[in-house]
Formats: sequence, C-alpha cells, structure tokens
Amino acid sequence: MAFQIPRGTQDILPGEAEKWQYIEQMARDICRRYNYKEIRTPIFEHTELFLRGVGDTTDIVQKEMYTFEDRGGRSITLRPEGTASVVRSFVENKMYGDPNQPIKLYYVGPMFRYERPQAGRFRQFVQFGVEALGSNDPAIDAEVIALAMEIYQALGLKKLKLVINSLGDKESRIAHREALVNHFKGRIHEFCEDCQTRLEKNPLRILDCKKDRDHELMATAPSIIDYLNDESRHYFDKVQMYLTKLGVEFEVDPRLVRGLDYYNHTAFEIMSNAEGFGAITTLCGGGRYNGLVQEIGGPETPGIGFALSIERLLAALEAEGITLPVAQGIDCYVVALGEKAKDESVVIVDKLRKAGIAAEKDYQDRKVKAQFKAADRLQAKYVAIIGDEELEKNVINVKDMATGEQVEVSLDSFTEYLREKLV
RNA sequence: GCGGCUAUGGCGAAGUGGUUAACGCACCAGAUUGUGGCUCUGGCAUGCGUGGGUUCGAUUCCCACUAGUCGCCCCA
Repeated sequence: MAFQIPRGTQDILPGEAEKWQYIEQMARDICRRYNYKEIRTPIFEHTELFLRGVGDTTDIVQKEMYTFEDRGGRSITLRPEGTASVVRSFVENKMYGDPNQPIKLYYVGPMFRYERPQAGRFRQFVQFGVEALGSNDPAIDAEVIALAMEIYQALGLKKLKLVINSLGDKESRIAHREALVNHFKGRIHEFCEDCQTRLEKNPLRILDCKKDRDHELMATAPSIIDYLNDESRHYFDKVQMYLTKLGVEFEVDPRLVRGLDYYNHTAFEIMSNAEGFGAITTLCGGGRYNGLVQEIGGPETPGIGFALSIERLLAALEAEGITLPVAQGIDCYVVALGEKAKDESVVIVDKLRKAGIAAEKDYQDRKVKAQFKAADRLQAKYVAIIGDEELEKNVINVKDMATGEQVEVSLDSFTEYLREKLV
C-alpha cells in the first residue's frame, strides 16, 4: 500500500460516523439543559501551557506529548487534554470578570498523546469534557458528576460504576503524603522497583501498584479519608449528600487518586463493568482543580470538570451490545429505464431532495434489476420507476419496498404523494 | 520507551520451498431484453504488508522495517 494512516489514528467511516454524531448530539443536548456552553479552543498550544498545566515534574510530559517546533522556532504541542486550553482561554478572555458565575463550559474535539496504541488508547482520540469555573459550592461538583452520568445513561449504558474520593485540600494532602511516606519508608525495599521510585516521586501511586497489591503494608496504609481536615471532610460530605439527593449511585474509593498538585477535593471516575471490556475500564475521569487557574496566571478561581473519551464510550456500548438508533436507509430510489427517463430522473430526485426527501438514483448505468438491488442495499423505503411508458402518460410507478405494492401516481403529484407516505 | 502474537483478493479465511494460490461472503453478468430480498450458472488476487537476504526457484526459510493486536511503563 502506498500510503498508510499514521500510527494510532483512525478513519471514522460512513456507518461509524453517524454514531459519533449521535453521541455528540446527545452530549450537546444534555449540556444545553444543564446550561453548559460550548467553547472551541485550538488543537495546539504553546508547549509551555501544558508544562505548566500538567506539570513538568514527571517524565510523562517528555514521553507522551506530541511536541514539535514550528517554522518560527516556537515549541508547539498538540493538546493532550482539554482543561489546560480551557483555563488558558478563561484567563486570557478574562471570563472571571463575567457576572455569570460560575462559567460553565463544554468542549468536544481531538486530543493527542504520543503513546503506543493499545486497547482503548490512540494517538489521536476524541474527548468530550466540561469545566465549571468560579464556584466552590459542592453542589456544582455533584452537578458535574450527574451530568457525566446522564450522558452514559442517556445512551443506554447500564453497567456503570461511579467511584468518588476526596483528595482534600493542600493541608490534608501534605499530611497524608507524609503519613504514606512514613508508612512505607522502613520496608520500601520489599516493594517493586517502581514503588521505590514512587515513594519519592508520588507515594500515592504505590497504592495503585498491581505487583505489590497483596503486601501487608497495603491494607494498613493510611487512607486520605482519615487525613481530611474538618473543612475538607465537610466538603466531601456535602458532595455525597447532593449526589444522594440527585439519586446518583456512587461508591467511595479512598484509593482513587490524582497525581498532580493542583488537584484537590473531589475526584471521580466512571467505569464500565461490562464483560469483555479489556484491561481499560475507565470511561471518564474528573475532579476539582482549585489551584490550576492561578497556576496558568489567572486570579485564584476554583474549578471542576471531567473528560471522557468517545472511543471508549463506543467500546462500552459495544461491550453492552447497545445499538444506537441512527437512521440509515434512504426514502426513495428512482429507477430509470432508457435515455429519456434517465435524463428526467435527474430532475425527479432533485425535486424530492428539495422537498426534504432523501433520494438517490443510479449513476453506474445499471440495468433495472441492478438498480433495484442498489435500492435494496440502500434500504430505500420506496422505489419510483420511470420509463418510456410512464413518461408518455406523465406518471411514475411507486413501489413500497416493504410490502411490494406498486401504484401509479401522476408525475405532478409524485413528490407530494411521497411526502405524505413518509410521514 | 519495552515485550508476546499477527500481516494472503473489498471482507473473512485455507495453503505449499517449484507448472494455473482452496473456500465462504460481498460485488458484477446471465437464466428473467421494465422490478429487489430466494435459487442456479459464470466472472472476480500477474500476486500472498514493505525492503533486503538464503536458494536453480520463496507467498512459504532468515533479517530489518512498517502496521495491527494484547500487555508493561504511564495515564494530565
């Protein structure tokens, strides 16, 4: 093959693209009802934004960002996620000055990560996300979570699990981190190499380790929940209270963590329980990031949001055997016989189309039989047959493909006739 | 960045170190010179991911590359 699609990317072909449209439309509609407005930001940003937003401490940034130099020598990065850009725009456009607080935004679009493709992971993938900036009310946390759940439920997914946790505020996090380090420090040599580096870099991640899962120190490790100060505890309680009031079922998982410093308080993930879903079960991740706006150069502004991948959403739908109600067939296929009729058929389909009817005709010079087959393949509800006989009488034969019934209709009233039939 | 497995027509899938590379689906044509979904008949890969190498000869053996897939690392 001469050309191949770049690694980790995919073509979304007709048949598949309709599902994307359906999902995006559903998400947009839910956002409209929750009063979240769309924001469109560029697909690339100055690398510095992500270094700041995501944190350059980890080697992830070096390893997994799609970074390159443009012709002007600037370091550019294809956005790996949506939040940094949204916050940048929030600050740059001074949305913090808008009287309509909180600012509630959503976005859909491609994101890029330079990683080895595997199940549910691509180099270009599409995320849908929302961000609510400017409110410190636990009710907005619950709202954001409920919105995410509603998207999945509206699409018919049943096998969902919502887990939430609180990372507390800075004070709580520091206390917890210290406790973790003390807990593992003495016997860290009993753990895997990764965990030994994690102790320094990110002790929270030790709790996630698959290899050392059964180590006795794991079960007794200090839980963040026990280190929440009164304010954080209270905040978390309120979030749970609101979720319960909203009828959103959840599970508290103290092991659910977020690596970056500006994350605090609420963290949540929505996972799929569906069988045969593979190693990756997380569909959606979100949390509160009260430090981020300031980090990006804006005034101290609280924020919370989530992002979900459409690819994984589709995989979850597949795993649950859900078929989206996407329209496929056309309304009418016009079969033409003979030169004159063929010329006339061009005008006939045009009339149908302008009347709002999805119509198609043959362009391959096929015989009648083949034209019918084509109509069948296109799942045409009706086939209209026009030939010399019909032309002479100024009529057209209309066949209902489901029943096989065929009636003769005057050419003048044909469009109207079909329109009534299709209602 | 690391490891396992894989790569044959539009799709699925057999196969062999040596004349014409099974079969199924789809598609096209005919049986039915103006009517689909069923049936029958016929057609449809100068080539077996790409590039090298071994060999008298490779789709089949070896190497590299590319891609897919599963997993590791990590997951903002």
